[in-house]
Amino acid sequence: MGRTKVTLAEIARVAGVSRATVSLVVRKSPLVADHTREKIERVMSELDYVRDIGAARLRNNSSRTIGVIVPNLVNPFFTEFLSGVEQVMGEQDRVVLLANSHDETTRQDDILQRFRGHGVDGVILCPAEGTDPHLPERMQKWGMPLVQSLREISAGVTDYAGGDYVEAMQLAVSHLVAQGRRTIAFLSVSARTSAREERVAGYVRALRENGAEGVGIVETELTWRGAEHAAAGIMGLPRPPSAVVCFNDILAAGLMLGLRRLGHEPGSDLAVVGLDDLPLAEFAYPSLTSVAMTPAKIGASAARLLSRRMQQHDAPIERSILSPTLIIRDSSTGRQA
Amino acid sequence: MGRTKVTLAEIARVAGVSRATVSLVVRKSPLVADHTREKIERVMSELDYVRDIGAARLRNNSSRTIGVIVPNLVNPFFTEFLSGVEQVMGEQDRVVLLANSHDETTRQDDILQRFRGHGVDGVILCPAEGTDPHLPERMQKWGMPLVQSLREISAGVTDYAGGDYVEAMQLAVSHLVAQGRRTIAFLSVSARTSAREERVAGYVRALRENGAEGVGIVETELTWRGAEHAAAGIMGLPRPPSAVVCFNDILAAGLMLGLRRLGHEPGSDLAVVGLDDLPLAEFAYPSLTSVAMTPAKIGASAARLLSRRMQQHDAPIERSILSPTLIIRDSSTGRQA
DNA sequence: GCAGCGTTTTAGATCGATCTAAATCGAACG
DNA sequence: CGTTCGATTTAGATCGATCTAAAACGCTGC
Repeated sequence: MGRTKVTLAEIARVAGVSRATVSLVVRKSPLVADHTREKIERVMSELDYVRDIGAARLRNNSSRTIGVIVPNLVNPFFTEFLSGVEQVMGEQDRVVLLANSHDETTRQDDILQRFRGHGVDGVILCPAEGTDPHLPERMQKWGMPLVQSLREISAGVTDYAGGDYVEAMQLAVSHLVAQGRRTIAFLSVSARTSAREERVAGYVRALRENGAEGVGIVETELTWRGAEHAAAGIMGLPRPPSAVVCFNDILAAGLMLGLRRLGHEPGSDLAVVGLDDLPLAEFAYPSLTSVAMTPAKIGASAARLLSRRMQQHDAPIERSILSPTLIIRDSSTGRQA
Repeated sequence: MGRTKVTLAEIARVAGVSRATVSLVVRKSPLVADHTREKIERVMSELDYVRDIGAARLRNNSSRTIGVIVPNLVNPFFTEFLSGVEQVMGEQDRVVLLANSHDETTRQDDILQRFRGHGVDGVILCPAEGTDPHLPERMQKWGMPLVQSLREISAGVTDYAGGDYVEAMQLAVSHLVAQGRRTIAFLSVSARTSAREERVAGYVRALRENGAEGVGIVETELTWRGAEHAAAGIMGLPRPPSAVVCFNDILAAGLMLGLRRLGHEPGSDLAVVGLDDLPLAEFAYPSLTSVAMTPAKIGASAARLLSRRMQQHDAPIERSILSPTLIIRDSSTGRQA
């Protein structure tokens, strides 16, 4: 049954060498002679040895584990983001500890303490709404490398990976204007995050640069249902829009449903554009014009920024901002599937 | 800057007691006198002590960490499942290590080795297609508690948490028959997993019990696009169906899009029913009749089964099968939004 | 004042891998 | 043959918390 665990010492005993030598083999040091290495490797695989990473970390302070905190797991944007992080970290033989803050700062603090206790080598954080602006400094005192991603609690203090939502707004608005739609509303979320500020700023600027007219910003919570209900708010604006840009595809899809329920035909009566280009954009009805932000690539960048910082603790601060691409579908052109 | 780490010994020194006593306080043992406990707790919070869980595990063999392996993170079913797992484990002050096998057994083996190295206390596994049937035994030898969920590589060997898809098929088919649709096809996935077998068995049985006629099973890969293309296969069946039950909502949504592109109106020309009742069901067009499987609850059950087994290593094997509920929307009734 | 007993506290070994500093080995050289 | 040098290997301490077994403490009662 549960026979005693196979340890370094056990391998050393069987192979007739010292623990130190086995340890060198485990860590792929070039110091060991080829024939001893081979013998040791043979013994290791025979006995099914698995190195105890916790014990290793206790001594050398590297757990080969990083933590990722996202505010929401149900949003496909974050899962694609995660798979990008996982991809890169997996290649470096690191393990990802995943946690969900539910956008609550208390939960987020809790998770960070647990990560600390587990000795993670670094953290990728998409900060919860209302996160203390001094959190990055605090984490620096803990000696815990940090990369912010997708949202930023204070700019320029840590590495950051995100997408260029200002440019995304520019693409969306100029496309709409090209379609002859000059009165444009923005369906936003109510949560005050940098992600929201960036898009609002992009919206305002894109209106100006394209000679379009902003007819209002409607806010809702970030759910399909919230967006559905917001359709009434959009149609009730003092000056009715001919197009709506949405905070993301989830809101856009919900909005389109709400519009149809009110008897308006999205795509022809009113153009709708989303941001992010999640898979659902193609399968919404009508198919949704959206600006692709490549979340998996953003996740991969975040991961690369973090491993760079873990290697070189005092590297200069870096920002990775990925450029978006406009994907035109039916919701902005009036064609129907 | 990076001042030396605060350890048990440090606390003990400042509080003027031994490390052992501090350790007792950390572990909330009732053996310590109230006034010493209070003093120690004060010192701990003053110095911002964080217990090193890795070091603790090295000695007492409990990492308060569990691993979860899912074949796919982009499928919302799994993310809801995960949030159920996380919920329950969070309440027990455990941390979840998440990994994605991409439905590849080599990757899955890799992950399990890493989990082993990290000393996880147990694993919740949704086995990848083609997993070695002896994996559970192997893990038992490692002394690693295992709960299978959603898919099962071999029945009755470990605890299992899932949904009752046989019953789900029964609900779907009897509803369709009640709508006067007696010729029913099944849009399935090609991957040979227990999840697929269960649904096929349920389909066959439900046809029989409801006096419906099975006109064929069409297989596709589990993607939106795969399902879209499968629409042609469905319409090309020798005996054309009046209704289609789908492996899950993702296939159902893709199928509806494919049908529309072929000029058929899902809901009226052809009824479509999904399984799982993901959020997208309500927002698909037309809104999708589906059978709710409550993935978050399944995840929570899996977590509870695992913590039970971690506590009592030789507890009798248990299965938790949650009952589904039919949610009727437009795709099976012909009404339109 | 001391034995007896329950309550608190503690010294020291321990978990498994890694680090440091030093030992060992062989071949080459003068 | 004794040195020296580079290439390998190793003994022993160490990381931080927990366990075991035993000591110290504080009462009570005689």
